[in-house]
Amino acid sequence: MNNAVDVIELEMAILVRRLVSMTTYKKTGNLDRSAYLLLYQIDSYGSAGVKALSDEFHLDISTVSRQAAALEQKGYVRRIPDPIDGRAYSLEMTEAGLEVLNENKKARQDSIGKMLSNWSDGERVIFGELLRKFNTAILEEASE
Amino acid sequence: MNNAVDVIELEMAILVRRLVSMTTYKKTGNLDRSAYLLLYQIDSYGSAGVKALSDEFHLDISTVSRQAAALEQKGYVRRIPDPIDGRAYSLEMTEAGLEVLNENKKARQDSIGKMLSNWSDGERVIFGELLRKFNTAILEEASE
DNA sequence: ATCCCCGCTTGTATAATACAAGTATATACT
DNA sequence: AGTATATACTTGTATTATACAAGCGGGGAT
Repeated sequence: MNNAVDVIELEMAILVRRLVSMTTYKKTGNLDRSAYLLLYQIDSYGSAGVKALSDEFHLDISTVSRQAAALEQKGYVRRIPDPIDGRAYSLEMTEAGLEVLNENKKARQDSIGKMLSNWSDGERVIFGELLRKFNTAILEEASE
Repeated sequence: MNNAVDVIELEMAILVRRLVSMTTYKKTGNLDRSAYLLLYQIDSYGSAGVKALSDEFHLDISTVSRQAAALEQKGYVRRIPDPIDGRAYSLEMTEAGLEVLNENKKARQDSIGKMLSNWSDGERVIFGELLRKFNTAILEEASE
């Protein structure tokens, strides 16, 4: 029982190092990790402001602000001023953004698909579920 | 089938962001991610030189060199010159290093244990196994 | 003895992050 | 209405972890 936690602890530490290395340096596609997630989020849940995104991601507002500026500069999102609140605006996906997101998604999926090519379907499904559950657990723990 | 890969791909992206954030900034214990893994490795597999460690971790030698220097400076490892090869040395754990490693390990395990407190034993075991398998898969893919 | 290889360090660059200070707008309290 | 506080965002600065490139010095092979 405790043993399983020990394994998870170690493997998580290893995983982070490898994933960071993979996604930051020898990156798949041309979007960095954060840009990718930002676009993913906007695509999945619709336009949002910097504040909402930083809350969602548990990142500092300043970090998201810069990421958003970078995305805008590349033409992947556009800024829509909030009609009610003069301070706020929301980030809306552009056509180019959607395109680049989908390309990247595909590249990443292919890459993972290759790694898991000799896994059984059952293993993949369970691994996906447990990963999702773990991510949820992290969120809950962090917000306590 | 493909769907499971999609889920894994997304959850991995989310996981990295959260883990990086957790382990880099609001870090558990007083060892950073890399120092922790370095000590873990030396503890588990015995003394090793910078080259061997960087190979093992798929990190640049320069990165490990700096990490090793930092660990030495803190007194967690000591340098033993290789008696045969004048260029090389190996990093050996000190008492202080072992102590700090164990403290950190415990803190991390507690933290993960808390997150997984409402998981079943079976889930934990399987998750650990699949994580390990995934880490292996990454390694194999990377070295092709 | 020379030339190249290898282990390691150091210099420099980059990415992703945090924290702190600043700007401008919005809201709340007299 | 006027002022004080809170909020959304930007910008400046620092830190951490990484890579790549250049260099130093010892090894080994011809």
